[in-house]
Amino acid sequence: MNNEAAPLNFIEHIIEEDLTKGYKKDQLCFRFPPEPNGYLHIGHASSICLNFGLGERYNAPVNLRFDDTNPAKEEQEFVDAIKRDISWLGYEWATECYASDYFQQLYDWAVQLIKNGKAYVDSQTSEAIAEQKGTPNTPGKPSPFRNRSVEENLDLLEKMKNGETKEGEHVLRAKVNMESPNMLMRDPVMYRTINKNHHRTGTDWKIFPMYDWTHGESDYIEQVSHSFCTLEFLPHRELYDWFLDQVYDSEKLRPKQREFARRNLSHTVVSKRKLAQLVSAGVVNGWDDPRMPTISGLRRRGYTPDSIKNFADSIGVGKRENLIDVSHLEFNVREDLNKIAPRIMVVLDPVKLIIDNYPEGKTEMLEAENNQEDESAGYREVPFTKELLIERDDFLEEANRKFFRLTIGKEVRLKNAYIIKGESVVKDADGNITEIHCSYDPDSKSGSGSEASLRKVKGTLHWVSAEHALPVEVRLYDRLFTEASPDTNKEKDFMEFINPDSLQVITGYAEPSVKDSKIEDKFQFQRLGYFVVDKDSTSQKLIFNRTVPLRDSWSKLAE
RNA sequence: UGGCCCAUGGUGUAACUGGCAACACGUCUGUUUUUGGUACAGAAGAGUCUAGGUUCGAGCCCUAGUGGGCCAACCA
Repeated sequence: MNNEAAPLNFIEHIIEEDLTKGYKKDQLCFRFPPEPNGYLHIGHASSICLNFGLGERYNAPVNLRFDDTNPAKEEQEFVDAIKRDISWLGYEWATECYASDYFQQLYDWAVQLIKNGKAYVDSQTSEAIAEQKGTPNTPGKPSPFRNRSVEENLDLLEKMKNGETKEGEHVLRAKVNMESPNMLMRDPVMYRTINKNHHRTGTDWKIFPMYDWTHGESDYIEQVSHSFCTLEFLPHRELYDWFLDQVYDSEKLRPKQREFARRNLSHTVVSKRKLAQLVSAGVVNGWDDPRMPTISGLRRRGYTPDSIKNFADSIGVGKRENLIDVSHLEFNVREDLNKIAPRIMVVLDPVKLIIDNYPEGKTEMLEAENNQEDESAGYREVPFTKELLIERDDFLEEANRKFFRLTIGKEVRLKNAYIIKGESVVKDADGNITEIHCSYDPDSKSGSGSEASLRKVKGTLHWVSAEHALPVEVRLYDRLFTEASPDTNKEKDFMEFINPDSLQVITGYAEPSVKDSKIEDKFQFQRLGYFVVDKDSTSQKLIFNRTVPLRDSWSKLAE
């Protein structure tokens, strides 16, 4: 009925196995837990698709939980952006949660830990604590404060909480094992004092819980069954379980953490910290710059939610290091846009084409199909006149037989219009072509059904009437980095690999039908690529971002 | 000098409890086409890091080696 034999990924195998070992299907619960300290990127999109995809597959709730335990880095702006991005992708979270909602519960549990002799206040400097922690190769040493009395610990924690102590003066540490081979188990810090305004709790709390103390307990509070995170948290699992042991009530569901490899995309960086660096250094114009691999950047670039979700599904999840080529992402946008984007004609690098035997002053309105992949897309009209604009590289005075475009003496089709034959060129003093003259076959009108119109010619060009052309700004984007993996070079910083030509702004000449386009409208500029109307557009000037060029087997031949 | 994780065509993933390695992207050929796009048909490309072991039989299990990654923030 439901099992389509679609291969399961290892995460799904884990769930299926748990289902056969006692977990009930209605106990399944997942979560996506971003820290609101930056915008979501394509890597998060994979995680979102994984977690929300599981929610859909198992009909289980998926919570959106903001891991907001560090007021020094987090802001409401990011909370809003994250919610916007997830919604745009088309997912609905079951409950909007905040780790900060659990501060009191966490505090109460911390008190309990102290009473059980499982936590203590350390009053050393962070340097001293780091020193005693040892290294991966050498065991740590116990803090001199490790055996403070329960009363003193309770009293100090209370003072920390009330803001009666200074930042950095004391921390609360779990009493685990200073000799553990796992550094995270060497009495990890649970609370530190931060005198900053928190975006939700304001100044109510002076102490803030650390990630490890917060995450698993939050999962437990929400009764999340499976807590999926990236591989770098694998060593945290032991601590996750240890903390859970301290508060776990066997009547309740016990969450489990499992890890998958983060997805790396070629020619970009997938790290909030590095993306923030690109923003603050002014390399890009904000988190939603169309060159950014952020969800909002991809959106502005013209990607669709489906294209991103299909991408995430198709690359799957694994546990090994990976570098996914951007061509994979690009395939997914093209596939989606091909089905839905109306086609229009826009000339990006114009040269004038004059039809010598076409009547002066005449304007014909020709019918053009909006999308041959979608009959319901209908038709539009485009004006045709004696003077047109075509792409410079669609003409060559003389060319070999592999060149399917306009040359002197050869015929080509003008898309949706007539068959023309190259006659002559006019050049300026420097030898640049300023005008191409041609003749047209009046009987060859597209769609007329005449014998002449059915004639096969070697190529078809897009064009626009010079008189009617609408000048538009076109932003041609290219990959942000010249290296496939800019941030894994041992010698050089990733900032050294920034592609200086990642953005080229030009003026294009569009057919007049686009005039009333709205922001985020997507088009295929025929024979060129997919473009989207940018939010910087005004009623005076349309601005298009190039999402991705069409696949181009000619450029390889031409090389 | 430690602990843990990982290792399948160029890239990313599959291969249920061991039974002659599959899918997608990319690449290359053709066909169709008023987009050198799309669609369709087809091809090449790995014998599963290495060496042992268990087994009638191993990509799947075991051991060792090699290679890569992670771990010493009062970040998440």
